[in-house]
Amino acid sequence: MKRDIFQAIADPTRRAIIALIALQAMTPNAIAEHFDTSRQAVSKHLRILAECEVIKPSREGREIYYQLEISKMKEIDEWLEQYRKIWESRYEQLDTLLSELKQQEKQERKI
Amino acid sequence: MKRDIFQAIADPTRRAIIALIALQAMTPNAIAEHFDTSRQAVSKHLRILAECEVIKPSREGREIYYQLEISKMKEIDEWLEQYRKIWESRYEQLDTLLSELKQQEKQERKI
DNA sequence: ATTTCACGAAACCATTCGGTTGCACTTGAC
DNA sequence: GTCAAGTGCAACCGAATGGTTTCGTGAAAT
Repeated sequence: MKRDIFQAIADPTRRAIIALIALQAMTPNAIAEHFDTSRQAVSKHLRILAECEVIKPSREGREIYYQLEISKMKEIDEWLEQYRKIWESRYEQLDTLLSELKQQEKQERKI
Repeated sequence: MKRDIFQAIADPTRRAIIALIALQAMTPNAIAEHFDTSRQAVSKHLRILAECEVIKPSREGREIYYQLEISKMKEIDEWLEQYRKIWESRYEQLDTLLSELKQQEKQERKI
């Protein structure tokens, strides 16, 4: 029942929806036109995304515009941060290794 | 059947496994000790992670060490990039808005 | 007031998921 | 060679997932 942002982005259709409304809010019908599934199926995805607060609905007459809550994306970014640190330090290690190899080459050339 | 990195990180146990072996490779048994599920359940998660190439096994005698393939994490980072651009530009817009409001305040004070 | 449109909710279905138990295989120890 | 340790795999199970179809509701249009 309890869903989080990671489950929200696990489904490719939901990622596509996120990408679609990233720049401008859209109604369920407009969104559904971009997929070959039913409007109701899209509606389900929207509900899940809204539950996770990745998107936010705003009513306008009889239409509902869904807008991306970009701050939720930052949560993923924050989670990634710990691994970013690792791969950056790996790069440094690689740099060190490369310069060591260069140094070694020089030494060998001298022989 | 076809799984991607986003499905791999959707499960909390798998995220915990990733965090666990991020700094040093570990064997399935050692990993399983950190969870209250069976070794086989962990083994299943490892298989999924390996399928997605998030982790890489390396045999040592009769033990298998699983190591995080940190480059796979970058894929998520690359996907996030498009949204990072958006939230950064939103900040700029917010800055603009704030300075406009300040300007407006000044105008009103004059009246 | 009646009809139409935009949408959500419910019921149902096939598939997948995450877990367990039991078994098979390979490797190191005796 | 025999035994134990470390591991993967298959079968099974209940719950969740993603989809469809049908129905209900509120707002706009007629």
